Amino acid sequence: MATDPARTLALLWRVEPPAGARGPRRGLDLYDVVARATALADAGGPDGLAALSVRALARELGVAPMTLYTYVPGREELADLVVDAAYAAMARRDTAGLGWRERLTAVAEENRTLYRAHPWAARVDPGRPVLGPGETAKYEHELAAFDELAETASLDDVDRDAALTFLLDVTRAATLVEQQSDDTGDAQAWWAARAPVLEQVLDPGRYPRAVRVGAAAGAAQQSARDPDRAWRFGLERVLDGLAALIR
Amino acid sequence: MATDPARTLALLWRVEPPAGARGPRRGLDLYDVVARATALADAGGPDGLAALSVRALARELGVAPMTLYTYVPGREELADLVVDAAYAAMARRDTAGLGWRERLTAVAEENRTLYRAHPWAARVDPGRPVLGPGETAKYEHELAAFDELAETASLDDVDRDAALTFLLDVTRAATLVEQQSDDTGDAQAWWAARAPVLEQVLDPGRYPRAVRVGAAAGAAQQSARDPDRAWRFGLERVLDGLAALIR
DNA sequence: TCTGTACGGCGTACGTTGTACAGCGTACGG
DNA sequence: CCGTACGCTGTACAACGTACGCCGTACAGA
Repeated sequence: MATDPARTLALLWRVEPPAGARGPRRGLDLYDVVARATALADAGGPDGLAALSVRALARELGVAPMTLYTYVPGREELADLVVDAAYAAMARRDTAGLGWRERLTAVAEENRTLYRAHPWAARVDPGRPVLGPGETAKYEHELAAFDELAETASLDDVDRDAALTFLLDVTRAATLVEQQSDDTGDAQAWWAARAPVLEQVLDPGRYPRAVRVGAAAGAAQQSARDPDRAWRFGLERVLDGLAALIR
Repeated sequence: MATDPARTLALLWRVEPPAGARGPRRGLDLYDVVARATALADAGGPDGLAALSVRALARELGVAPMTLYTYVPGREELADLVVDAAYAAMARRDTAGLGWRERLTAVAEENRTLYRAHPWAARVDPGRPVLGPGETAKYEHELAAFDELAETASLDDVDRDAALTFLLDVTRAATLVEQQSDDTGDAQAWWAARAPVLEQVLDPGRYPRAVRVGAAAGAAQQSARDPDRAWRFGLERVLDGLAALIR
């Protein structure tokens, strides 16, 4: 406990300690550890990162659980490394020359690609920045998409950050909703199990909009026809909202 | 494990079983249990609900841990009850007669009030609906705020739901960022602990935007002058984005 | 009034988690 | 050649959720 933040940062940025390597050589590579941890998290679905355990990772790597503590201060820092590695590995399109709408759309879609590759990434706490090289490179790249817009709309730096956060928040939220349906498996069965009680209790006179809209939204979500309509809706709204800044 | 969803729903809606009350009378009231659980979660800060344990709640209530399992199927269902109770307890402004911008703003602010009263509420998994009376009443009330806009902008039911989700997502995301600074306590100290490594590693030549914008956003966030600028930015963008639907 | 039984309460126990600590062996600096 | 720093790990502890089975209560039916 009481882990030194500087130690975690040094780990993220792979800043080696003075290296008076005295004892036996290390048997594992930190990159391998993180890669295996990522694979384990991926196998665990949307909650894979939360479910990632030190013991399971150690088993996977063929070492004793406590061995991992010579590579990483603790479970939380391990998770940070996994997250930052995923950010670092993101493909970043070169959208130079395109209009700002296309650039922002590309940023949003890069994030959706990330969430498809690593479903747990949509569940990482957005309030706790990792400040690693991956997150920094991601941030830098994504801010660049705002360059043109920020000038014509005269967004200052604080608003640039807010606008990016805005775009990413909507993207993550849309992903979370989609994951629910994947995750639920058979949506039909999910509703069927709840229908008897809901019918008894959801009075359409008392909750007219909730019943009507909820049914429509539920049906749309489980129809294969239009799986990401809510996502496109959100993205268009975001772009329109930002466009309104340009007069 | 393998808890019956119907049982959970019945619990949420307080649908009593046939009531052939045979054994001794119950010593606790489910409302009390939920109220105490809420208090415990509130005391635990933003992660209070995740940190709420059956054992701690039992201690608080003066019963053995296993006793709680006669009231509630398990920890997860307890959390659902706490969440739904919080939704049920929200104050809902009557905004009849106001314009849609005011109505949507009121909805957003009601949610921010919720998050201030119960910081853990912002961490509730948005992908897993609770379907209790509190959530339903909240949903009904919030959909009503879209009535006027949905007609003039001709939003169908699916888009109504998407628009509400959109508004709430941005609200929650803004809250999460704010909680970080509260939670961090002394932001000055937080950065000070990380500055030495970051200075060594954050090359402004390599990450020009990230360094500049990150510094600006960080400074703005910790300045008391403008604590929720990002929030107002997001809200305005949401409203503008929806306004663009009206031609 | 007596008795069978359904049910509330809970003591014990198991499997899981993160990780503190102390010991062991290795390989390099002096 | 030896001291020492360091990689590795076995054991242990404190939490967690909860399955199981016992105990005692209080009502239903006789």
